Amino acid sequence: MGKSNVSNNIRKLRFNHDEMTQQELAKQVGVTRQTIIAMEQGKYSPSLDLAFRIAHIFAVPLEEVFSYEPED
Amino acid sequence: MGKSNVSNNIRKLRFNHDEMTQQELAKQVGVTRQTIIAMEQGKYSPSLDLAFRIAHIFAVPLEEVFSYEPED
DNA sequence: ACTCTATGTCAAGTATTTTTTACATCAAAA
DNA sequence: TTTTGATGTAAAAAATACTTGACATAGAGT
Repeated sequence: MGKSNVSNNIRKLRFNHDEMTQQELAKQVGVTRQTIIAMEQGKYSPSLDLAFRIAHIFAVPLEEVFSYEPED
Repeated sequence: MGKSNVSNNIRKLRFNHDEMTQQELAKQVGVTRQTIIAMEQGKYSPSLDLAFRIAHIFAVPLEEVFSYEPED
């Protein structure tokens, strides 16, 4: 329920990486395509583990994929 | 089941922050003490959201609290 | 000895993330 | 026009993160 203060640029990063498809990204990080879709749409924020795996695939620091906006 | 490739120095950071207690940290990041205990013991890796909140409290980048070790 | 405070354990419940399966749409290509 | 690949939607089930509450221990202070 709580809207998460975390956003991401997975979609941008995909396109910047040779237009990698959702399917392909999903496979590389070991989740299903649904999970990628949901994340790109901000439906929920992933586990830290998954977040790290994604950053690793794109070869960038985690904070370049996900950004956090504190409440106050 | 899935061992997570993520470790953390929450405990160290707590002590470096005026020996902040588990209770106090829990309160500040909005979870229960159980959650802090479990994380310190590596029982599971937190949500990205919570990870960011913890880093924010300690005023350090996320990757200074949590570190990731790729599989291969 | 008694009382606090901080840490830890265990178990059962709730919430959120992730999977599975199935179907819809659109653009590109054959 | 038919097929194919990429994206999207939906909904139930499975897995994992997180809560609640109760009790155990050890150390510091009174």
